[in-house]
Amino acid sequence: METPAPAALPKYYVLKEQILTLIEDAVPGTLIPTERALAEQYGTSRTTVRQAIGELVSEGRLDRTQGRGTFVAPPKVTHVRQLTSFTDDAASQGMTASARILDVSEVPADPVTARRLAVEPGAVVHRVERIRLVNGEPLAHETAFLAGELPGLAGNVEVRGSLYSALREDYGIRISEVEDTVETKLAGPDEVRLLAVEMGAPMLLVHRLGLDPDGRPVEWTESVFRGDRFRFVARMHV
Amino acid sequence: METPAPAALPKYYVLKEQILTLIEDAVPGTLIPTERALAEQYGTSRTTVRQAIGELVSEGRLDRTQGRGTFVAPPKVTHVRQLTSFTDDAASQGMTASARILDVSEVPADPVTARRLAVEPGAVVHRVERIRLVNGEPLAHETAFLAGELPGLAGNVEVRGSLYSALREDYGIRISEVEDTVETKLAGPDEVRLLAVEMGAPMLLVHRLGLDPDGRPVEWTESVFRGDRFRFVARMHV
DNA sequence: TGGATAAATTGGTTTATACCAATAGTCCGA
DNA sequence: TCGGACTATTGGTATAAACCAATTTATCCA
Repeated sequence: METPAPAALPKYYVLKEQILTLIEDAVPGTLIPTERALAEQYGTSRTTVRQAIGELVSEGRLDRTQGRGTFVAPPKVTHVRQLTSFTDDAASQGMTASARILDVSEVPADPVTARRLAVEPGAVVHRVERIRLVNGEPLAHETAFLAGELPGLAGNVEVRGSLYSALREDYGIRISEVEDTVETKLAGPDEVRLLAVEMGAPMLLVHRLGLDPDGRPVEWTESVFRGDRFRFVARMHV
Repeated sequence: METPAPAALPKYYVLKEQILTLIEDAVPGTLIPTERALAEQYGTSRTTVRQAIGELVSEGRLDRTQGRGTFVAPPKVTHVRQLTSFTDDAASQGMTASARILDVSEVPADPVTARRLAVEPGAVVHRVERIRLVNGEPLAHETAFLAGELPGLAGNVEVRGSLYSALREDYGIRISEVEDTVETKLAGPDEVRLLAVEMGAPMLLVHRLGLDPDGRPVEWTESVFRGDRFRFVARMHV
């Protein structure tokens, strides 16, 4: 043998790029061939087809539903954080943002939360758990912990529609500095249930610590965003 | 049947959590049993074991090498961006940051780069492609495009060891505002080759636009970070 | 005509198997 | 003693097959 090392790209990866060329000009929502059809068409096994499609789903290029089929996905949503709120952001891009409240309660702070909020472990803090939606589609699962006295928080968040609005308008709490941490995470059963993503899909895990003008920690929030639909933007002065 | 719906968690997910309990107290570098051994031990197939291990590798909990075995991975590196440079950041955490320069050249700007840097398409811009390393381990693949006259850039970047230092010290260019965009991406052949990650591993794709004090775009950079080793931190005033 | 039921379709999970490729260890010969 | 070939081990890729689960479509009956 004279030329023994050709390319060695995995077969599923080649197939993935072939499927990409099939869908790059298709309108979102278009149905693609079934896995069994693609396997036969490209002379491969369904396992390999599923691996290729699986990555395209993770990258937000395809959506699939058991019993229905696999479809071309809409493009990513861009979200600009900073001054603007989640709601204003979406509006500026011609989309409607909303939130579904799962829980508003008072709980004893676990050690991690207590340290972040600078309260004693076990001290009572407010807990706000929500699903954030854009155009009716679930985009993130968010759990916020808040220190301090906030009577009637549940009702106020409900009325204002925004946690930040309620803090500012109803309690005079202003957040002037935030620290965001972003890392990757894979979807587990919770995300599958709440955000309609697939097991193992890449997610963006965001932690936010909000400080008031005096530098006191006020808000500690953990958010899990769909990695296939979301883009995180931070603008800052050096 | 009275209770037909028990739990329905995928078998590989249950196994994944079992493996997690095995390794959570182990020192980094510890060798875990072989895939074939785990399959027999837990009464499942090697395919299922590989699916479980694959996610743990994606999450940065395990490292594996063909022919050697699978090992407990070291914890994530935290990186604070903003005022501090990549180099200073690492130093503050007791680690050593370095960069391997792959290419410093002048190229005609492609349409996207030209628009970001506000130059005409095809205008010559500087291109700096590097691998960023922490403690000798590759962490990110970064390609920066710079507008303007920068004679001797290659040598200066080499000497300074930092692109930002060279811009500031050698050309008097200061970046006073940046916009970072963070999203997820799956590792392709390039990342596998340059960053020693697995095909399909989740990565953080970061785009940075740097502006000088007059608001003129100076730097346009695309970075691909290992999602299993990296955490992105942004601190900002509202 | 409307609605319940059955069948077909399509993606989801798991197993078993075979072979490839990289590594580490062993053994043998110069 | 060193160097290289061989072998065993371990992860990497791919196939075929079977069965489950959600959805859609077709069918049949009241």
